[in-house]
Amino acid sequence: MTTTSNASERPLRADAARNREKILAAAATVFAARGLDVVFDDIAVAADVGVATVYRRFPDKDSLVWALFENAIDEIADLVRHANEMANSWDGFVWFLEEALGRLCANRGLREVIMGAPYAEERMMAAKTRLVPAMMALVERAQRDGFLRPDVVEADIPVLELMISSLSGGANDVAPDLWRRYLRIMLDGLMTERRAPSTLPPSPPEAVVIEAIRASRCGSASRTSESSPVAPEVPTS
Amino acid sequence: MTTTSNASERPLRADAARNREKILAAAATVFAARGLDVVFDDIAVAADVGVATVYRRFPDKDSLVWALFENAIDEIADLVRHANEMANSWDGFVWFLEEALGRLCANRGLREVIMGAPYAEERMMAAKTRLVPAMMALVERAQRDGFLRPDVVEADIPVLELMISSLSGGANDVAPDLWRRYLRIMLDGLMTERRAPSTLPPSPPEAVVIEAIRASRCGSASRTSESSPVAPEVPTS
DNA sequence: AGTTAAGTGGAACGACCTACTCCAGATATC
DNA sequence: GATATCTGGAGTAGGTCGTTCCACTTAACT
Repeated sequence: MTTTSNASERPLRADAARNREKILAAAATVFAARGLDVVFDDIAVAADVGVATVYRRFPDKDSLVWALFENAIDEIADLVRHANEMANSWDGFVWFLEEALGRLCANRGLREVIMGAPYAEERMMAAKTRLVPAMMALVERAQRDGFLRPDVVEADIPVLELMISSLSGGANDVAPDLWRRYLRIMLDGLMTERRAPSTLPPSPPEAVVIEAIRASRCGSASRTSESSPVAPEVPTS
Repeated sequence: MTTTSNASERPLRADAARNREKILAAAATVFAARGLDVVFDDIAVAADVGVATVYRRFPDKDSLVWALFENAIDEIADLVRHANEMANSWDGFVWFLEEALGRLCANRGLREVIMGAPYAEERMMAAKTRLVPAMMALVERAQRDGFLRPDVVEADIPVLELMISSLSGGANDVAPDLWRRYLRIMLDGLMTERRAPSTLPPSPPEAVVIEAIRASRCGSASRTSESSPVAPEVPTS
């Protein structure tokens, strides 16, 4: 799925290349489940290699993060582009938010890099600014067609994404689609007038769900199993 | 403002009582600005006493947190009660959210305890469940009057509060009212139909603001001044 | 098959950080 | 002025995290 060994630099021995992939896969899982603030040791045991191997392949977390999430922004850029090509501009707007949030909510690491975690910062930032024009187009098109309220600006979008994705992570395990409920509310607040009488998609949050969200919000009792299997990249439709 | 020495247990020497108050005041400031995850040492220097004094008065963080935020929930209960007594149920609903979020966004520590930080957990939890009926009444009244969409439940309220207050903390210094913008959007999505053509209150987020939110979201470059003066309790109208 | 360069694991190290205590000296109280 | 109370801040013990070192294994090439 991710970069096979870059042939331009040096051949990298067969087993080493294999290990590199194991590390990347393990890191993807661990990052997705627990965010970027995990120690190299955890990645090593998840990949079933020694720590030194991880360090040898990826001298710092920046390079590992970058190797994993280099394409993430471009994928989002593709989403925006595709959304801009949809016939109905509001449908495009909604579709983009659903797709982006699906990814962001399912992958805590992705959320953190995109929201500005201090890891591959400059590179991520650069990639992000490249995305702004397309986002502006998306917003303005929906506004021009009279769907999206005119007092919204492009800069609101990441903030909205940040807010909505902030409750996932804890709710992931117990109610992975909860974010859709609040996205629906936000969308109803974002459009110029209610068109159809929309209903909130996932069932209202149970007490358990709220509890899970809370528990995640602070490093309290989360030291049960370190091999929590989590959907790796694109689990939402 | 906060508990003067509890006369029922033991008189506590004059200087000791004075120090206790200094500690509470300092902790309030520090907690509000940097959340509950501060070391006792920081509170001690802010209070201008030794660490031992802090430990002597408050053996663990739970007792300090509880001493500071014991009334917080009751204050919120008062808000709900007052909101329920307002003539217009929708206005009451909106007023409550504004008041509650104003407090939550201005005080990071408050936000953390209420949202379930692992400190005075059981006690806070107990206090919170006592609040549920009034919240249900608030929601149901607004629904009965046809203002609030019927598919919202009481459990949605804390989630909404959590989401909206999640972006404050970083934005506090640079745009302390930004949350109002997104509350407006959420409210427009929560009501059954748009009544007046509402406009989003605070100006759209500048790049600086977004940057500040991001920076706060991860402990990166936040080691400048530890004496950041922050509004202590109830700064929003 | 043997030589060699590349790769490996995991113990070990040092630089933090954080919670908490100890006690000689200061201070209120009567 | 006697004494019980309180104080500060140095000191400790314990934990975490990033990183390296080196005796050993393994692939690659002849």
